[in-house]
Amino acid sequence: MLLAEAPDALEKRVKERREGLPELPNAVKGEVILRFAPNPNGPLTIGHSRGVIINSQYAEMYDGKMILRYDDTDAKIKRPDLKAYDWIKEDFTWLAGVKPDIILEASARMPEYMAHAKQFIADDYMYVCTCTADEFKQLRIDQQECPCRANSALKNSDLWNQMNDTEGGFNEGDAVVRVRTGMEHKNPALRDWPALRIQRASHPKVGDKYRVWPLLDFQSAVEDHVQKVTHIIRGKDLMDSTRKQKLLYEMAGWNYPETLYWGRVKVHEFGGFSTSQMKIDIENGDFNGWDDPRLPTVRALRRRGFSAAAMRKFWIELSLTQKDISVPLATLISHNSTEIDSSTPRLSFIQNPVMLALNCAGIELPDAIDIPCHPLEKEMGVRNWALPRDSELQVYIEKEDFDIAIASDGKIRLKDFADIDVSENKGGVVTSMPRSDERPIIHWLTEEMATNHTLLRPDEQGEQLDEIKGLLEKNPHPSGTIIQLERIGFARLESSESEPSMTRMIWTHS
RNA sequence: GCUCGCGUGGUGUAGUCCGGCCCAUCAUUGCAGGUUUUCAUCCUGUCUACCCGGGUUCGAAUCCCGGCGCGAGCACCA
Repeated sequence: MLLAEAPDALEKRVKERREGLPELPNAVKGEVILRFAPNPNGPLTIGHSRGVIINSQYAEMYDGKMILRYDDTDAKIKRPDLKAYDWIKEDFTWLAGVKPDIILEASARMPEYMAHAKQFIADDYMYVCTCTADEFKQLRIDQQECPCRANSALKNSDLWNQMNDTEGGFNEGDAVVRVRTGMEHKNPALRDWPALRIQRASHPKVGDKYRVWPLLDFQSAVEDHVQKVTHIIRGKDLMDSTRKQKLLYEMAGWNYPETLYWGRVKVHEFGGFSTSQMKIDIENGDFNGWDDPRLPTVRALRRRGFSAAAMRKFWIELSLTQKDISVPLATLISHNSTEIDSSTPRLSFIQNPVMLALNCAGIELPDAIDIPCHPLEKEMGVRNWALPRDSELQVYIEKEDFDIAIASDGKIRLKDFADIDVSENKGGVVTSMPRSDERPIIHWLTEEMATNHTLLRPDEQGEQLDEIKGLLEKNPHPSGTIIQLERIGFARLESSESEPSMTRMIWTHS
């Protein structure tokens, strides 16, 4: 009886809510090899961060290996930026929390690709085509074979040598190598797709060493096989790439990796994340650099005080689906708040300061007050504010709060300190240290604790970068510390490298 | 034009393979309230969804057919 019911019980369990990422198909623990293959034409964007995080998360789940591969085989249209190689490695490591297991540069792997190309041509899997792009486009539409297709493997090997030879008579655009997949495929994208072409632009890494360069589908197909990649996770725009590459794998007798896809992602506040476009905008002076807080780059987010842990939670929650999605930044912000709230020390920041001269003759004030650095995390200690011995206390409050005070009979409470009554002439009197009524509570600063600071904050549309001047509480936190400004929101302390004394904050979020 | 993929609340997401435990999960957002000497954190409540139309079935988010919508590929870019 019990045995008969057991299968039922098992099926129920399957229906329970899945936690985290879905299982990888045919994954064997310890044998999974994944790769993340960006074009090094700029630092990583939020879009790339999905690739880094999902892949590295799977690598962790299955005790697998993670390859970071620079797909730098186009020195002309998507010209590699030498600095980007380091930026990407840095961004990757920050996001994943670990370094990639293997780092590869396609440009450094050229001998491998060229050897395979040569062999595939000799095996008659690929042929040299001298049609123009337009001619072939028409042939593809008409499902007609081009004349070059009839050439023998021997002839093609000869043409291949000519393509690679400076004196060979072939120039950029004169000849490409195609994979002999067949012109009868009903999917036009698969018909004798191009694998390698001539490109004369000098490559930032290897100079003029090569004339012929592989295209993504070929380079990636060969490299994934050589590296024994078991799972490829890529955008669904690359679905036909998978199909193209599978045809080549079939000819070569190789096993194609398991492939999973994700859809397009947009973040409401940013729209898309085109590296090329950002590069242009930066060069035009529209932005101050790749880490401009308005940009959707990983370094900008990091500079703004977003944590890698929040980014990871964000992408894992979005999971791996083929839907095109558009997410509000609020989702990431929410993850970030929960992630950083308990570890961010509180500080007082006064925008539009108004100085109040408070008479405290009627009250016995202590020499100093201790304010918790964090309302819940007591082990973070206290902030010690000395109070002057005079009968007059000078404090700063925000103009906005001053107006509120005036509007409510001048009765207001300085947080963690005392009730005060203020008057329109900016004078006032300390009436009680303990809270005596329900009057509003505001943040404030003693004159002694105030230092000039600016808060760099992108406007709502992310177009302007506002520089808000104000008074920040003196504090011992080093540059890079993420803090919470009482009643305002999170920010990250930053000192400029050229002027260490010049400190400012970058706005994180409220 | 050909080919491919996707359609669950405002936004994401679970469930879809193997139809009933689904008057549909979880999170986030919005709204309402509570705790709090921050407009933070935390807690409670609440609104809103299976693209449409047929079919199969005792029963469909789930299977079948047709439509519609959105996205992508058909580059000598990645």
